[in-house]
Amino acid sequence: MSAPKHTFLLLDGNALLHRAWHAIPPLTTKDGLVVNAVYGFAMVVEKMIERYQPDYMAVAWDLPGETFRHKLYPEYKAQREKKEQELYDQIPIIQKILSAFGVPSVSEEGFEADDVIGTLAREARQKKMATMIVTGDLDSLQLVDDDTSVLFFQKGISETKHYDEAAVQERYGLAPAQLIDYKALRGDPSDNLPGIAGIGEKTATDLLQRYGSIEGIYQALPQIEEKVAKKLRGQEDRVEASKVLVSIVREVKTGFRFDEAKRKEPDLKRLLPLYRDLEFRTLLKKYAEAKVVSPRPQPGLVRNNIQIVRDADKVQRTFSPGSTLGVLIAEQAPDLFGATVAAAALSDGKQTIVVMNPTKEALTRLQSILGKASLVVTHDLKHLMHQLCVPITTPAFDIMIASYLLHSGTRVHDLTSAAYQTLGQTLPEVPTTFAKEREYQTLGSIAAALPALAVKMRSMMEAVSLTKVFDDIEMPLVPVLYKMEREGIELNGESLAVFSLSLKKRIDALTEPIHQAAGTDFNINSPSQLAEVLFEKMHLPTKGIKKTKSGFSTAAPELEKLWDAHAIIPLLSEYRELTKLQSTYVEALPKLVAQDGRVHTSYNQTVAATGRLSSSDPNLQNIPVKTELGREIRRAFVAPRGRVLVAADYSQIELRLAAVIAQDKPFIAAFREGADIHTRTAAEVWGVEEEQVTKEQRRAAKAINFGIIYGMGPRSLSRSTGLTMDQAKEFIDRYFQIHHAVRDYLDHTKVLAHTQGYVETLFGRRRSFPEIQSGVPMLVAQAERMAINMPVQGTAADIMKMAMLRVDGWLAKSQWPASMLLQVHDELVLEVDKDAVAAVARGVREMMEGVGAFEVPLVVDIEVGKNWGEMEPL
DNA sequence: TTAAGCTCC
DNA sequence: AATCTGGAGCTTAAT
Repeated sequence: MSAPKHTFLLLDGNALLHRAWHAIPPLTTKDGLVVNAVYGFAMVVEKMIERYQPDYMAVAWDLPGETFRHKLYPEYKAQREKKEQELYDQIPIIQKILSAFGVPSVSEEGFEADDVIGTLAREARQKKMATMIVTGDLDSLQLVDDDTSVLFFQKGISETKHYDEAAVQERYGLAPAQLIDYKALRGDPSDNLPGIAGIGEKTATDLLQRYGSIEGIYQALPQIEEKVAKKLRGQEDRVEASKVLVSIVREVKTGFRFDEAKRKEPDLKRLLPLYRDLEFRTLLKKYAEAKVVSPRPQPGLVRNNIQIVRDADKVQRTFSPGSTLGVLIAEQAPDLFGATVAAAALSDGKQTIVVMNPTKEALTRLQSILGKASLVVTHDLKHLMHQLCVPITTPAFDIMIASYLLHSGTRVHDLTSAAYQTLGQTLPEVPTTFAKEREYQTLGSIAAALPALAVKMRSMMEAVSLTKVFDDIEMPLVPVLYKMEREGIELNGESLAVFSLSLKKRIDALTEPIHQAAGTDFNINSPSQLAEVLFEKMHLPTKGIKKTKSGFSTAAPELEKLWDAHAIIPLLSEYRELTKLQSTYVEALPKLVAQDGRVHTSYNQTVAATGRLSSSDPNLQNIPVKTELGREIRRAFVAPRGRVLVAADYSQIELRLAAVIAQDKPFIAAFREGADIHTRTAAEVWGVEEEQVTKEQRRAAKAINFGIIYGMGPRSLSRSTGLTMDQAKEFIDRYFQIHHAVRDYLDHTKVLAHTQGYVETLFGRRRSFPEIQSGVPMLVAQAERMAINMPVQGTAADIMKMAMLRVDGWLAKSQWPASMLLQVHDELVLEVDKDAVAAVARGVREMMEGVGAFEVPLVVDIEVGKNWGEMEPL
């Protein structure tokens, strides 16, 4: 093996500038200088240096004025509107910061940043360096080769995608070099470049896949079907001209010297005053803490002892029972036949075996090897179970889940990020195409890193007391969720089809009078068109109507304010309800019914910042229930013949936990006595008997009780209750006189969030709030509300997860013919043999209510039915 | 891809 | 001067 290559990080200044400008809200300094793009850019630079520790680094810039491309084609980029001056004013500041980092800015008159990048990347390649281009647009993908890759900021300034040759191939179906021809054929609206009329993405890709290049296409013209050939004929010259425009120049004379771009420590004497003047508190803080010099991450990968084999024999001989095994199963990018298992890698950290294209039998053998391990380390264990079609009950360490517990606020828990955050080491991305030996090697090297990664993550969890949540809640839950996903729930597609017809009829019947009343045919589904019709054409009153970015809002609560202003409003409201049901549920759900007649949702364990699960594809946690029509959809979720659905839900669990967490005596007493909590609250606050509480009073009490959980203020309380501001204020005052412990909780939690930077549930699950230090009042206030909510919502989530473990264990032990199907935050839905209902209901209630002992009882209500829409109390 | 809207707890 | 209730996922229009 040759020595590790030097790495060269090459940033596209203008592309990143625009990204930062759009991603960061318009921050200004005290003096009114707009510095959002500077801030975003500085964050990117810091992150890139930390993350990739490049040996060389430079930033390429556009220069104002015309480039050679304008001389060839005066329309080039003519469409582009001139951006605000504030944006361009930020460039020199950014360059100052870069200079303090010791990173040179490079640009050349008459050329774009891309050309400079193309040139420097070529020079780096000649010097046997590995270049990574960091950019916010995809034009530079044509430069990708085995020494050059592109890191693309997909969204904002945090989500990136790394493009190497394989990734380009996967995204476009073409090699990087073919992208030039692709763009020449297809055109590029953002450059105001037309391309060939009638040839879009699809045709261009198809032609290039068949014939390789534009030249090849024209040579093969006679064989191309006439429909397409017609469009190409006679356009040769134009295409050639376009090709010149879209080709990045790689021979610019820049006078750039690599020795000036060698990475050095930032010059803090220059950098910190800049940050201070720009008021970048967060970035400053990083340097304020006397930072221990972090060890430089290992360049390259340890590649020893990776063996690539074709069957599972070798695996069995290599790993003795009782070892810790890192496991990764990679899938080939999905083709017509769906995703297929392309390779399986196992490693104990020393020896690594990669099985190419494992057969079903090989996977079965891997599964038995895993069963004998003392610890299985992987990333996304539930997915691994789906790949192996079996629940894994061996002690396991799921890196995705560990990452989630350590950083519950982000949704990014892929292996690469987790490894970077814990080890400061860049792990390659898991390959998705397996063309060469290299990809198998890569997979093996990642699997080999897993055991050590798990050790490190465990010690990080220990340091913040998260191991209990990890070992006793999250990890044991994985096989339970796997089983629920696999079980699925039966859907009666026919009943939905019938419902669909009646919905369609009614929607059609509403469309006409709506258009009639509007005096024009417009798309009712378009909020912008609807707003125009209502407020500009029909001149409905706009007083008190909320605004959106583009104009007046047409959301349901806003329309309600106009209820009596015009007869069109009730029609619209009904139209909205029906089309929502039709498109989101009635049409979508039947398409997701699997071979077995059931829908199989996915439960995501690493998304919700509070610790809740989420459900997707389809989301079965938001099936309608409130309105009668919506309930019709629930009725389509059925139990098979001889079985019934049993729904068990925790009554008022969040309020009960709020009472416990705040140690609020009146609330605790109320729950102990089994009182109706909202009626009790109303009676207390207005000083009347519970029997005398009116519906309105109870509604207001309910609103404030929930408002507490959400961190609501007096204004929104008065709005949601219909009370005047004064009434609302008085109401809140009296509420807090009685429930002073709740007020103390709110204050205390805010303080905790500020001082510790995090809050936690009763069981130790954490959520951090870095933004609370930001000093931006709106962000701080929002973080405070989240901090108030998290312990309550999160503890409820902890309890529900523990309940699921208990129910699962009890069902397994008791052998009742029942299975858990769904979880909807405070509700579990099971499918049970008819004659076992009473026993199962009793057991489930006992398991759920007995999760823990608090000052208030946990109460579970149980309902039973043939379908989910018509459940009756047991 | 984003914004607006709606569904659930 | 105007905002100011937590946590999710999915569909449509529009860019």
